[in-house]
Amino acid sequence: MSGINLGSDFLNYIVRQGFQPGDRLPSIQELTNDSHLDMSANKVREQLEVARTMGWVEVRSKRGTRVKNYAFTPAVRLSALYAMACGESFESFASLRNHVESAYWNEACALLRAEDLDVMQVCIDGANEKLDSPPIHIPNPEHRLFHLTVFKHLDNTFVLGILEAYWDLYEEVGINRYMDYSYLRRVWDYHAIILEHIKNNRFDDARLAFIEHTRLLRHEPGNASWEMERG
Amino acid sequence: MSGINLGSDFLNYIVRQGFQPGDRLPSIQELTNDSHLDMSANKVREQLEVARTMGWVEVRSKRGTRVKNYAFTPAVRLSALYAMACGESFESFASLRNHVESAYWNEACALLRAEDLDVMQVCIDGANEKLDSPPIHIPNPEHRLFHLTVFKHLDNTFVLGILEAYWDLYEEVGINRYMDYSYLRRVWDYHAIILEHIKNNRFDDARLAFIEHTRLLRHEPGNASWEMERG
DNA sequence: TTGATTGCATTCATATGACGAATGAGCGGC
DNA sequence: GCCGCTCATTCGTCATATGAATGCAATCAA
Repeated sequence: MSGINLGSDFLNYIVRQGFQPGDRLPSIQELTNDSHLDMSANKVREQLEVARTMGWVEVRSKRGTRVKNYAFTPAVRLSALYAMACGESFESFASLRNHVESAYWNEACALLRAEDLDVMQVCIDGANEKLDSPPIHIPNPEHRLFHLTVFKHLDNTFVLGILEAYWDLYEEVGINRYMDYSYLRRVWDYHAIILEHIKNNRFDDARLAFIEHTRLLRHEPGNASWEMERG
Repeated sequence: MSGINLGSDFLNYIVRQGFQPGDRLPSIQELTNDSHLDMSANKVREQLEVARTMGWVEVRSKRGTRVKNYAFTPAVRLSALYAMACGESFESFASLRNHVESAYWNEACALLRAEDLDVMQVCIDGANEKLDSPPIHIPNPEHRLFHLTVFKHLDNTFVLGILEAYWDLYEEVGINRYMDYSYLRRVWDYHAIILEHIKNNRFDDARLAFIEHTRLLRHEPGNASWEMERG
């Protein structure tokens, strides 16, 4: 078991030595020792940088390196972000996200508990509050939380990783596209409908409403004619 | 535009300088110059290692570094591979793949051309050949090509990246689970059904057959009672 | 005894220099 | 024109030095 070769002596070392999340790794200097990795500190740091970028270790200056819980998000986020910087469209990743949410929708809804629905209701109320009272704030945290809550209990690192990365990307590169008030108004009307369907155990209706509500994003909105602040 | 911060001076440099796939980057030594990155060769190499791991540059020893076409696959493959090495189940990634394929199924089928169907038919014929004549080879390349061909024209880097990464992972960690002959036999019978449906433009029937055929993988197979070689 | 301060070892961050090996371009002899 | 030599380039690797921040332990005073 764990005979997996990750193409990196450092990563293989972490796995084969059985380090667990929270464990502290030997110092870089110690890793160069031939009883550990037997390579120069230079090479160790190169591969350490990879592990840090992927979010698998936390290197705290002057305090050492700790293994983190595995997460899919950092790899997806960085790669997709680089893709956007290279000219790839945000919409192509949004498409993936829409399809993934749609595909997992019903089974995710089936796992929702009463307190999750409460959270979603709070998101809707908070968003309406922000949208109704000037100065208008964009209810971005509510938007993120609303959708991620639906899939909270899926217990699939990869699915959740993609969804989380989507919202990170959204804040980084996509947010400016959807600042149209009427768009936001309609989106949150849909959210209310979606939640209502879920509360009534009409998961499929909720899913259809979700799909409809993603179609709102297809149209590039006109510029908002009033001032707006991020919230 | 491209005001995206990638959290890496090196990556930001590539993007901001507008390097295109195929372009040669300055030598590491030159990058340390204050007219370029203005940092030590050590740091350059750390971040270069990240870019290489993500598959964005190709570092050929003694010949320099070239920018590659963007690809999502390397990031997904490495991160998921590390996840498996850390104990995450292959099935959780397989679930993502199944849902993604299912979600994009119909629109992908609609883009298929005659020559794509020919390729899929060749896969089926080749697989049957391998399965029917001893010594039995596992038609893994055919399996990969058959499924990837369906989504060939989707034109979505992220979707294709996940699907490709799935097959890389399958070969790396998942293949040993599905070496049961009767399983393979049934899978390829399904493939024939799927292709037939697609040829008749019954994409939804094809999709349902695909979903059924993924259910075959749920059961851990018994050991094959005869010798088998990978093909 | 207790608590605060000081001093030191650890450790990461960064920079620099050195050497080796392979590549490729330029040059000259045949 | 072809072959072989030389040499600058460039990556790969290692070693070392310096700085700065952290944590720990010893020290010292109340």
